[in-house]
This record gives sequence, C-alpha cells and structure tokens, in this order.
Amino acid sequence: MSETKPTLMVIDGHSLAFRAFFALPLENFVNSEGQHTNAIHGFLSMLLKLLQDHKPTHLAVAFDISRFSFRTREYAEYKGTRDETPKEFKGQIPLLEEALHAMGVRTLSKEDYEADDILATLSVEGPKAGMDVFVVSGDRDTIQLVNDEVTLLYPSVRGVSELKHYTPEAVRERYGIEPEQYPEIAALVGETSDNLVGIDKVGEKTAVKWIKEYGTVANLLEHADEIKGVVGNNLREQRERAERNRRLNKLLTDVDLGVQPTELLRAPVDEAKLRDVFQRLQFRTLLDRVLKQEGSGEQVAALEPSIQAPAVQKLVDEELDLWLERADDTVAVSIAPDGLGGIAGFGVATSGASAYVPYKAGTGDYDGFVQWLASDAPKALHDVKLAIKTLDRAGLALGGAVHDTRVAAWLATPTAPPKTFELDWQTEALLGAPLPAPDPNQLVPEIAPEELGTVAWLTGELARSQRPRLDEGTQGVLDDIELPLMPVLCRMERQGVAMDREVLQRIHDTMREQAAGHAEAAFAEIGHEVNLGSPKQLQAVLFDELDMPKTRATKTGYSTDAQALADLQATNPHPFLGLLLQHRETTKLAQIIETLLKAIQEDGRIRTRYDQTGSASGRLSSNDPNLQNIPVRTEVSREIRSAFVHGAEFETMLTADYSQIEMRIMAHLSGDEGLIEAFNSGEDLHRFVGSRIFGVAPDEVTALQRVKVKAMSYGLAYGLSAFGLSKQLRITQAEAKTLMLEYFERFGGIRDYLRGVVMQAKDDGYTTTIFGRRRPFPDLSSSNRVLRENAERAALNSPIQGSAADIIKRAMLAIDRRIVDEGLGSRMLLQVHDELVFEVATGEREALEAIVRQEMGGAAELSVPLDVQVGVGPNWDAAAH
DNA sequence: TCGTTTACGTA
DNA sequence: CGTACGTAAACGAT
Repeated sequence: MSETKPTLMVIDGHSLAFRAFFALPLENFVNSEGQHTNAIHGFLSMLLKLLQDHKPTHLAVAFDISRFSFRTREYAEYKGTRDETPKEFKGQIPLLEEALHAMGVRTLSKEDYEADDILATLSVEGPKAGMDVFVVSGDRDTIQLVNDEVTLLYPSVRGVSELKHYTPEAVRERYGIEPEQYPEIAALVGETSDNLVGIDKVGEKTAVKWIKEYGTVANLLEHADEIKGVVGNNLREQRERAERNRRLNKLLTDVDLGVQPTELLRAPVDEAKLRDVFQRLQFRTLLDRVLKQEGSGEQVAALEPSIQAPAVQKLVDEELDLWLERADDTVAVSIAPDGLGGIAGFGVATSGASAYVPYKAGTGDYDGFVQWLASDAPKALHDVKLAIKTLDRAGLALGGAVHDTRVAAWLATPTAPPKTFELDWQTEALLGAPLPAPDPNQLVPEIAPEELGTVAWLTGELARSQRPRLDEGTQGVLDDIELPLMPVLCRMERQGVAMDREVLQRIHDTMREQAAGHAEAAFAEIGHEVNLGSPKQLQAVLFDELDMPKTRATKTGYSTDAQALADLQATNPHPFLGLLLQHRETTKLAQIIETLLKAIQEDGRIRTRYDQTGSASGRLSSNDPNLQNIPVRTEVSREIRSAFVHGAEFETMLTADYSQIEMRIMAHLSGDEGLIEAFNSGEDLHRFVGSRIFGVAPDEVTALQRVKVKAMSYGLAYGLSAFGLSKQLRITQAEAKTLMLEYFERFGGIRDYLRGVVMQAKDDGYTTTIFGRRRPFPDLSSSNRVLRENAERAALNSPIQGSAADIIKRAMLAIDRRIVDEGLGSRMLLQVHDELVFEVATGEREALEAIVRQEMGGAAELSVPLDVQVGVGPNWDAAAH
C-alpha cells in the first residue's frame, strides 16, 4: 500500500450545527427531559458522512466562544443583524462538544477570535505540515482559504446532507475569480449576514469586473477616479465602507491555537463515554452508526454485546449454597415465572460471576437458597414489587432488596417515558447489551435457563452504574421510602378491597335506564337520533343544526365538554344541552360501575395495581382498575363508594385523610407567618384567611367571601392566574386580580416562596421535595413561552405535590410497621393520594385509629400540624363522614 | 388493530 | 391562561 498524504478536516462547529438546527424539526428531536437534540443529531449525522466520504486522518471542530471578537470591537455592528441565538440551539452546544470528545474529536476555540480564523490558521498550517485540508463551513468568507491543498465543503441551500466542493477550479467557475480574491468582491458587494454594507448599486457583476481589472480593493480605490457613472461616485463617497469590510472579512491565519495540526490525529472513540452521552441524548440508532463506522475493529466486534457477561454456570445443591456463601457483595437476582403461578428458575450474579438456578418447588433441594432469598443478604433486582408478588404466589419470600433498577431509573428521571424504566431498554441503551429474550415463536415463551444468569448479571451491572449516579437526596428517597414501600404495596395489592355487587348492579341499572331516557328526550329535541358520545356528531348538531355560537377551539373543531355546554346553556338556553349533560353524567357513572363490576374477582374483591413509577411528582398511580378516581362529588357517586365494603371477617372500614396537606406544606416551605398562624389557630382555614384579607372577624366572613378565598388558596399551588381565577369564580378578571393582590398583601410569603421555587428550579434544572425527591424541568429555559410557562406552573407545584406524596408514603410505612409489629389483623387497603382506607379487624378499631392518627400526623415535622381526619363506617362512603 | 383525540373521574 | 393521574369511546389510519 502506498503512502498517502495525511488529510486534515476542520469544521466550523456553530455554522454546521446551526444549519442542522434549522434543517431538522425541533419537535422530533427532544429527549425525555425536554432537551432538544436536533442540532446535535444533524451535526453528528453529517460528521459521520464527512468521515466516511473523506476519511481524514486528522480532525478538529472549531467553535466560537461568543459572538464578540476583535471584529466586534472594531465594528460594533458586525453581525449585528443576527437574531438572538435561540435557546433551544445554545443548550445543545455543550452536549455536542461532549459527544464529539467521546468520539475522539478535538474541539478548538479561541477567545476574541471566530471559528473561521481557526479554520484559516489550520488551512495554512496544515499544508505546511504536508497535509491536504478540508474546510467545512457555511460561511462564504472561507472561500478565500481555497487553494490546491485546501478544499472548502460548503452546505448548499438544499440542506445539510449535500455539500458543495469548492476547489480553486470550482470557485473560478462560480465567481470568475481566484479564491483569494473573494473577500475583495465581498467587501464591495457587502455581506448581509455579517451586517457589512457594500457600495451602493454594486453587485457581484460590477465587483468581479473591477477586481479582475484592479486585483484588490486597495488598488481599485487608488484608481477610484477612473470609475465613471453613479457607481463611481458611490465608490468614491463610500470608500471607507469597502476598506472596513475588507479589514473585517480577512481571516487571520496566525492565531495561536496551542496545538499543531499533526496533534489533531484522530483519537479512537471512547465507547463508555459515548454511551453515556448518547444515553442522555437518547440516540440509539446513531450510537450504532457511530460504533459501526468509527469504532475500532475490536469495538465493532464487541458491539453484540459490547460488554461481556461472565460465563453462566448451573448451580444446584451444595454448589449453590457455597456460591451464595462466597458472594460477599450485593447479588443481582432475576426470576423466571413458569406461567402457572410457580417459578421455573432464578438467575444470580455478582460482578464477576453469574449462574442460573433451576427451581423445583417442594423438593427440599433448595432450602438453603429459599432461606437466602428471604434473608437480609443484599440483593439487586429489576422491579422488586413484581418480584415479591411473583415469589409470594409461589410461596417464597424476598428479603434484602437493596436496589431496584426500575424504580431507580424512575427516580433519576421521573419525567422519562415509561419504557425507559424497563430492563431491556436500559441494558441496551446504557450497557449496549440486548437483554436475552424468549423466542416469540415458542408456544410457552421461555428464555433459555442459562440466560437467566445473564439477565441477573445485566441487572447487577445496571445497579452498579446507577447507584453512584444518584444524588444523596434521591438515594435517600430510594432507600428510605420507595424500597421499603414495596412490600407494603404488595400487601395492599394482594388484599384488595371487598365489593358489594348488588349495590353496584342496582345503581348501574338505574343509570342505564336514566341515560336511555335522557337520550330519547334529547333526540326528540333535535328531531333525530345522534351518537351522544361522539364529539364530532355533537358539533354538527350544536353548531350547524342549532346554530349555536362556537365554543373553545379544539384540535379537531369546537369543544363540547361540560364547561362549554354549561356556557352555551347560559347564553343560548336549549333543552338539548341539559339533556346531553345529564346523559353524559349517567353514562359516565354507568361505565365506571361496569368497569368495577368486571374487576370484581372470584372472592368478591377488587385488586388494583399501584404503579410506583407512574407519576413525575412522586405520587403513586393506580390501575386495572384505577381506584384513585372513584366518584365522590355527587349523591349517586357516593352510592358507588358505598359498594366498597369490609370483608365479612372484619368489623368495619376506617378512612383517614390529611386535611389541606398541600396548603400546610406551602405554609411550611414558605414560612409565611400568616398562613402558619392560620393553621396553628385551629380556626377554619378559609375563614381565617378571609378575615385577614377582608379585614373582618372570622365569623363575619360571608359564604361568598369564603368561596373566593378557598378557590384562591387551592389555586395557588397550581400556579393559578387571574384569568383562571376569574373564570372559575365567574367574576371579572379585574376583580380576580384585585383579590390576588389583596391575598398576597397579607400572605406575601407564599408569593415569594412560589417565585423562589421557580427561580431555584431555573438555576438547578430541577425541583426538590422536603425529603429530597427531584424532578427535572428543562423547559424552564425554553424560548417557547407556552412551554416555559407550563413548566413554571408544574415546577412551583412539584415540591408541594411531591412532598405530600413523600409524607403519605412515610405514613404508610410507619403504619404498616406498627400493624405488623403489634400483630394487628387490620389491613391497609387503598391509598388515594391524601387518604388511606383500611378494613378493621374485630376489636381493633381504637388501636388502629390511634396508630393511624399518630403515624400520619407524625410522618413529617412541619412548622404546622398535620391534621388527620378519621372516620369509621361499614363502607367507604359511610366511613368518610 | 392501532394510536390519537376528546372527555371526565379523582387528589 | 391550574398541577398530577387512568380509562373509555370515537375516529381515522393501517
């Protein structure tokens, strides 16, 4: 193979990234934390193509440090026409640099100079060191750099994927001049993008003609009196413009870069770093592309999988016991259910060894292992809650779960899409290793037993990579709240809640009957049938047939929601509207009841599943069925709640809820003395607040005043605006504004606190709850106002809602511990964010109530008391009163 | 059959 | 132009 000339490629980073930013749709490239990535993605894509096409031996990417340089000092308006760089773009540059470094690419920048000057310097120094140079830039000034050794790759207007190659020949063809003459032309014509104004009436044609004749601007100006006509006059009058332009568009070729071109030899890709950066950017395909194209031979070979799991051994009997005994560190565990409620096998792994355990229940061969599973020996698993349930069904217990890769992923980025918490996603994205998966064509999909060891090992690898990344607060939440909560939630899910089928059936029939009546009457009003459940058909009826005024716009037309219908009823009363609303209400209730009836299991109980990773705030969510949104507001809906009963062997139901916990948390976090006093006074909160605002005695606060104050107080924690408040209270915006001002005059600490939360979150990029739970808020710095203001409201709410979630979770832990420790037969069944529902074993009513009051009340030390309302009754509805 | 949109239940 | 959720029906694309 013959010696080939080394090739240096120098890229103007900002210029190319900026083109990528506008070429790729912003909204399609955003990671789960809201970080925009289109410029990074586009840039790296283009870089890969450049590397593939030109195979440079040396490479550097130059960045401007700021928009200020020696040029702006000479001419303040230089590039002054450019708009402020979009925030969405700016934020991508540090990440792009990080990605480049991970790819072994040097980045260069120099205070007081532009990236173009770096390009120019290397264009001179490269050939001196015997290199050919490719300059990649979207700035036309770089045309002056082109010569036999230097080729300019210039993005065409068509986008980022096609680059025009400017060789001296191509420059001559395009402009009819030598490359080094380009700035002479540009100085005369001007350059809008640099805010350099040229000579009036002089365009490219004239400029080229002049430069062909006189060679340079300087020489042209010496002979300025030879030029005839208006343009000649203009040239003479505006000569300083041309001179200034020529000074500014000359690129410096002697910038001290502190690095020789030969030192820009391409470094190998740092795969670990690359995976880390790309994981954060959520670039999966690009990762493969980079590794395939740029990874060394070995790295490419190692891609599947990129990390090597230790060989999996089969362990039984004494070998198994010995293995466990020798594993002195945390052991990662994976479990394979057999699909029949039992367990087919386990995987176990330490950092250096992995094994699988074929399991047969009832043989006694696994006594040691079973004991170890239940023991405190530290274990890491993916989805501990599911593991506990699976084991429990098989008659086994799990102890010592010190890490859960699923919940840890959620705690780290609670706003990420749910799939990113899953094991397969994490192993692929973070470790670059596919998770062994069963052959989907199998009748009973099962992974090969030895693969269980690999699953466990990958879980362990993840755990080892996750834990050090968690900040102290998050680690505390994981260790002290989420992990210990898992067995508690398992018990609640296993127990379920007893239902009275007959009650539900009766209400259901009534609702269906009423709904049919409403529908029939509604049809009579408009003279034909229509699907009342179809917003589209309703729009036709309301806005075309009945010619009602248009309501709030939706994506597909106009709203027909309850609020819109009520508004219409106020302005354009029509019997159809009322009947439609009634129909909505009755069918909704009937539907809810049907869902509940279907969910009742053979033993007459409903079992929900609590999703510990289901919210961004730290709350639980409930599904299949959702028992956290059972109706409560209307008479009929309370009847539904009366169908939630205690099991036959229990004495009664008990419910306990925190009253105004979010306001109390606000009082605590804000330190607002007025609000703290309100809670410590024992006076009705809204009455107290109302008396302060309206300057009357608490018992003189009118009902209307109390309603207003209450709406204001509750709205605070959600970032309510004067507009929203006016809408809710049906008062004018001016009135709402006055109310808010008066409120904050008395309780200014709250306003200061809420503002402070947002400011802090802007600084940190995340909010924190009382117990250290974090939630990221990337959109707080968005230049998109809607996004930013949405983020601001979510951010100010987040420590409040999140702390409330922390507190009730802590209460659940404490209550569960007491119930277990004191050997009570009563059980905690439901959690509805600020409420806990129990069934009380015979004779335990007082004891349980004492425990619940004590542990809920003591779940956090705030500067105001945590008030707990407890009720007892034969069903959920009765107990709540 | 799927994903999206609309609507609506809770705290 | 008030936060956080889950579910269901209709609808249009597949």
